[in-house]
Amino acid sequence: MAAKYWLVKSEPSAYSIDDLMHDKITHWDGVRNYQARNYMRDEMKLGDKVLFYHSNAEPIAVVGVCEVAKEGYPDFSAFDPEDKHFDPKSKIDSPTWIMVDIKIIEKFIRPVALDEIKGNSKLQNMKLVQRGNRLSVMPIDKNEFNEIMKLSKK
DNA sequence: GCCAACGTTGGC
DNA sequence: GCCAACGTTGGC
Repeated sequence: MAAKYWLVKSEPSAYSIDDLMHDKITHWDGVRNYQARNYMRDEMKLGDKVLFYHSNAEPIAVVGVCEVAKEGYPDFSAFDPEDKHFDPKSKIDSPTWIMVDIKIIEKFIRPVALDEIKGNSKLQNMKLVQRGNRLSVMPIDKNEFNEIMKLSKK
């Protein structure tokens, strides 16, 4: 099956592209939304490319690209009562929440700002710019992925 | 800090 | 199963 392309959001105050540059690889834990969970559980495959987006940030922008390094497996942060994302409904033998691992490919020299995406006619169909969208993990088209990569090299 | 959008929860 | 209340997201 052809590789898919994704975009994940993070508030840099929680986890930034620089954190990922430092860690090289991380588990994308703490996602507590069923649709995003389903993407990670069912559709994100090893080697899929993932754009890394900073929300609630300055600038609000796509700031780098990563790839899936491990396919969906139980999000252990749901099992830990001390964890901010603890969910007592999620059991070890039937986990509610799933995460993937992503590893850094590159941090963009030139971030691609949300304003720029909104102003680009090729990127109007991205879920990112659609009204009211709150998904933290979303699929994107290959063409959209390529366009953003191109903009990051300008 | 505000608030619109939207997902989840819980009473009925 | 409906829906009001509530919490969260995230741009502005």
